[in-house]
Amino acid sequence: MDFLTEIIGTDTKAIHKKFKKKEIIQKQGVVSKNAFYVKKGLIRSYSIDEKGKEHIFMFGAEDWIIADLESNVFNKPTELCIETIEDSEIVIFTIDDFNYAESSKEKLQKNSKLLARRIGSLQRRVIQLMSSSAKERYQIFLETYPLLPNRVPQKMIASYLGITPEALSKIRGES
Amino acid sequence: MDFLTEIIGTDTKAIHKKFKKKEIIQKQGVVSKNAFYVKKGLIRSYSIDEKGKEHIFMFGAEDWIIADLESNVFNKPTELCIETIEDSEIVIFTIDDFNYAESSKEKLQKNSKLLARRIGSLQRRVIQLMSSSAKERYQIFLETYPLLPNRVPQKMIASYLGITPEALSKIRGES
DNA sequence: TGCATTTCTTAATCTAGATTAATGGAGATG
DNA sequence: CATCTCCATTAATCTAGATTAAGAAATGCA
Repeated sequence: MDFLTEIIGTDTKAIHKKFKKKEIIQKQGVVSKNAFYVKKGLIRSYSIDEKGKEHIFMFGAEDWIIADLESNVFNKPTELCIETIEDSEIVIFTIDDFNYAESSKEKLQKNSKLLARRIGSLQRRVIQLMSSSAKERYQIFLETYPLLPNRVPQKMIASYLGITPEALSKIRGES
Repeated sequence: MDFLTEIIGTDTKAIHKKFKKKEIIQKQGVVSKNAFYVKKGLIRSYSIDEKGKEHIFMFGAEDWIIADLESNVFNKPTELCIETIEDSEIVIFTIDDFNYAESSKEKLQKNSKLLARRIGSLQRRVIQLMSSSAKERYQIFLETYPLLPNRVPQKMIASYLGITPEALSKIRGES
């Protein structure tokens, strides 16, 4: 049984869909019950601030699930826009599949673990943003996601780190 | 039925305990299965970086639950130190009570919702840290937690915002 | 109550990273 | 193939917020 089946089971209405590079999978501002499992390819979620600037919240490569969970669970409009970086195969399923169907207790507990892990990684990211310099954050990024830098353009890495492409270029030049 | 009972049920080994101001409830670096429900008072969780600087991760006033969830679920040493700001009454319970006991499916789903909400607030915090100035973050903090500023010393608010007390003092002077 | 310690504020300097601008590639598109 | 647009880099300036320092206010403690 693969990872996806393990999570959402088999008897769901999940949709498999192919996207080209730079296609928007989900716009921000809509109320969405969708979650996106990356079967193949690479996607990103990002928010756009009042000044029109993009801030990448996270990347999703193979086997990752990307979703604006709060929007899902509490019917809030999404704050995140989701878009492909490479040609990708995405499995779109609803949060009901993930959590509120006739899931077994075992599955619910497994899902809770996934949520706890995500909370952990967000917690580390917040602490990192508060306590580390751009250079340190870049190095942590390289260690944490060693395969991404080859697939993601510099300017998106900069956006993920919360700095400008110029600043990242400088940092890279130094080391 | 109060909020706590609703979450952890009644038949648990939860411990009620009183703490004085500035007492450490949990040290960082230990593997802990504990979560802390604030019945009365005010606590904070924070990490200490290599330079010995404290960074407040979150505050917990009445009815909040504070825990290093990833440590709980995955047996990692905690990254967070938890300490009282005021004299407090804390209910200490284990993550097993929260999630892995003979919980009903209903309860597990409710817990998932709590986790999703926490993910949402962390997500907003990350985006905020990347896209807003210190002044904007302070204003958002005031709007989001209107009651805290009266109870929390300035330097801790600064630490939560990721700036120095001097910078916060300047911001406050301006507006 | 009085002294000591911590907290808050103000001001002077310093610096990481933003902004602006200009250049040379690299892909896309006709 | 030539042109166009986007991307990465470098350099010059600018600025938010850090650091340092010192005084004032608040708080704790004997």
